Amino acid sequence: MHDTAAGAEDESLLEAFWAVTRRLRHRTRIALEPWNVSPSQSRAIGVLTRHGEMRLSALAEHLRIAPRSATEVVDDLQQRGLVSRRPDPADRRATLVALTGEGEATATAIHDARTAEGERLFAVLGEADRAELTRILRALRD
Amino acid sequence: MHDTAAGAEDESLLEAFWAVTRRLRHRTRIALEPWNVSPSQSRAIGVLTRHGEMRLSALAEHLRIAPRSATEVVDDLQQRGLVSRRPDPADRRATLVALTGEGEATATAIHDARTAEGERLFAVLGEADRAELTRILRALRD
DNA sequence: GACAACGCTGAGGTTACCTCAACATGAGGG
DNA sequence: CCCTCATGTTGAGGTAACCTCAGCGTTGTC
Repeated sequence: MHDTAAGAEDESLLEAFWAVTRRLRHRTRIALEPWNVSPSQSRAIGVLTRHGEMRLSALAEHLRIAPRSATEVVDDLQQRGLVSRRPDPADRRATLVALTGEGEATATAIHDARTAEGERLFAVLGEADRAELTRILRALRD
Repeated sequence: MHDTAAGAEDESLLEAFWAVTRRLRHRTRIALEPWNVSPSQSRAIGVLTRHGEMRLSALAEHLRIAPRSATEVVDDLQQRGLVSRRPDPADRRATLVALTGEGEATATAIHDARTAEGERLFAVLGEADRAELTRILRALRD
């Protein structure tokens, strides 16, 4: 009985978690529409923001996609002027990818939009609940 | 200053939320591998479990995909023997899609695997934290 | 100096979606 | 009754984001 009750609660917890995730993802997708970047492009921008200039293959690894696919992502971003390629001075086989000025501006804008969307969602919570949630999520993350 | 602190906290809250989501999604994907169903197939099975037999177009609506795409999802599931098509007796243009016995068994198995994966993740929390989290997530969902 | 390993990209395939048009059926008006 | 328009599904063909494989130049090792 106790097990059954706990099971039902967990199921409901899981359901609620997915529901909130869906909601946040949906809102974020809409908030990011103005920049017209695909999810994988925006992830690439995020990686380059956090780690700075890197080889194409390193970017692929961060994005967990094949190097060949990273070529395409970088092609797109370069076409839009958001990233630049240059030969790696240390190894002429490799090319280094970095954000341009415009790319950095876009990265900031996207990050801000994402944060604002989170803020909007979490705004319904009071300070105490927000702290509680943060604490619990950190426990789940680690 | 107070604003800045609140902003930083929220950002971190958002980050923690995405981290937990990623983790749960990753684990769930692995747990579901044995059934070899694509995400959209498993969503279709879920919809049919919750709502029972329905028209192909209704299924498409639930999945938020074009009716033409639902045709393909149903084709696949039918090929695997998990769903059946039959003409709608009330409207000869329409076809009704329903889970077969095997489909229902698979639905249960998938649901159980998903729930178990949630249980494994949330197991690190005590009863009180679990209740807190459920309450807060419900507030965010509504 | 030969040669295996590496980093990138061209060529072509797969998957999961899409739109558009065709087909059969259904519903309402003249 | 028939004509027209709307509806439900599907064939044909397109697109985006991934993939593998092979080829190119470059590197490091023996």
